[in-house]
Amino acid sequence: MSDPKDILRSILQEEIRKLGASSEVHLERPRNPEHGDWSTNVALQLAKELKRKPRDIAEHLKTATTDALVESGITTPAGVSIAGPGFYNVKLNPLIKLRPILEALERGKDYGQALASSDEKVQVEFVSANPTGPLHVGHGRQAALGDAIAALLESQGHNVTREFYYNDGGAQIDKLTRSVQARARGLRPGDTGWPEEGYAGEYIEDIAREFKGNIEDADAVRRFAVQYLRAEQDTDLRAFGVKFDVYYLESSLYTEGKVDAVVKAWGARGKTYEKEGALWLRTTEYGDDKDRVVRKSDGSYTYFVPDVAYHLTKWQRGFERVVDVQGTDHHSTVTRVRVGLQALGAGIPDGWPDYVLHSLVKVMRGGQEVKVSKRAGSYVTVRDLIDWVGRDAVRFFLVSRKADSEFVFDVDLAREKSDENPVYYVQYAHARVCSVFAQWGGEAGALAAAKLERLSGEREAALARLIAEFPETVSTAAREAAPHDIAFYLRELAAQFHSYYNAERILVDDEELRMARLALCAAVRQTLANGLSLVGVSAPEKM
RNA sequence: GCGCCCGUAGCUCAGCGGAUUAGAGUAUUGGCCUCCGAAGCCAAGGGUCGUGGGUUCGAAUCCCGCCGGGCGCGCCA
Repeated sequence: MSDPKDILRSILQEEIRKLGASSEVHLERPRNPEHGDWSTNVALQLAKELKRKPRDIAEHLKTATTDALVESGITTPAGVSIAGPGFYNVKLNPLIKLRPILEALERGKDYGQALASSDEKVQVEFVSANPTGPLHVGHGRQAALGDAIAALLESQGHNVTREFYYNDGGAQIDKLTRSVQARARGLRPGDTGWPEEGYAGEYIEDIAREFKGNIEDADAVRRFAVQYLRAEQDTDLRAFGVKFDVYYLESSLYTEGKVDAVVKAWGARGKTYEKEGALWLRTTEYGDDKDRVVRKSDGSYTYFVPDVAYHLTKWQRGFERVVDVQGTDHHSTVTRVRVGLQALGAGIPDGWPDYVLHSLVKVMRGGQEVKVSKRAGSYVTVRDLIDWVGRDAVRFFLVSRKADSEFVFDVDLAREKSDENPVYYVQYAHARVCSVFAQWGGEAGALAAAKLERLSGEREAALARLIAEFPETVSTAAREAAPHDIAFYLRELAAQFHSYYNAERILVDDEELRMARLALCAAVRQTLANGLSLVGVSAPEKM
């Protein structure tokens, strides 16, 4: 254990245990630097538990822990102080605070990654668009979120699978097929004979034109259309820099008998019953509002049966943690899937899998909401966004908000190649460091020997502090499946660097100081690059 | 009607397992390039944290009501 925060926490926790109390030590960064580097309100919490004055408890903690803290080398006797109603504040030794700079340099690309690797198999399922049209902005948000969440989980040493599930049969595909056939016969949306709720986008015409077989052969048209749209979605995903490990076909669940098996398993456990010609599942036993139909009176299954069958395969494939990324418009399926799995009695934990639900995206341009895309007809596509603002901006913007908040994508702002654009702001910081190194022209390896104690400025301390926080920021973001933490962190690190850069010269004549500052800059560059990589954005050396 | 989510500066949003003076960006205003990239920096103004109660020594943060917005409540997927 070398992280001063961990040392501090364990020493405090030990003392609290001796007091016979159980409060958890929660350390935080005080906003006000006068309150030191770490602060805890644990004395105020203990006040309730021990029925003593918080200030007295804090004083006791101070006298009881100072020796051990000084012994560990992280602070001095004067570094521990009590303030306000009973806050326990600690000021760390300056050198301790600079250590993360070397750590970032030593670990390089791995800085921010967990030290211990776990073999836990986890899966992130996202996008999962049906092959009935181009990907829309909502899919874009899922792609950006899902890929970043997967990267975050990988950073914690997990064995991550990125999976895309899609329905290659069923009613929607029939509708697609009929739309293509109608187009091929010269019909247009709205004409008499155009299929009800047919797909109206321009891409339908492309498919109809490209199809060379017998248009009356619905099977052939369907296969062609699905293959065509799958290829198109893949092209967009590639342009977006997202790769999947597994594409799972809904149809395979039927052909492999997995859907029937689920229904049979429910039946064997007495969880189903016949009513009004349909088969029902007793989901109310697991807290659902009402029982759900699993087999319609026409003999076909409702959509949620294959959903459950699909999730059962995830469990059987050994994924201990599964994160499904979906739009909030699907949130009713969350309960159904979980309940359906519970009803199988397969030993799946309650509340499995995890869901990240995101609100939909509103695209603004020129002060107006953009609703239509030429190609798709009724919605803005991922391709539109990439064409308008570039891949990096799309990805950064789409992960820069909490998933469950509505998102207004300002195309004009994202197009802006200036200080107004947060993507460029972060990338610019990276390019700036690179530029300094290009001018310096020395050997990066020499930086490991830099005399960091020469970094005595407040801005340097602030940068070192941010660099030190990176690993914890990553692990928290991974645990919470919250990539926006990374976007905010990057913004802050870039801001601190720009501020430093404007205030101090890096390439000074004093060689010791120069090397120390370069070491700091190299750590900043590495951290920026690692963070950008987690959210799928490039870290250019020049721009 | 019921369920879930959201309501923080003009605008877009962080913070929400309670705590020492509510934060960014943008917009507005005023400064900074004979000097490592001004795609940058520094500074100022701007908020009764939707609203009314409650719990607490202490609430943007926890609980309840109300108002406003989103989504969902199919033998559609």
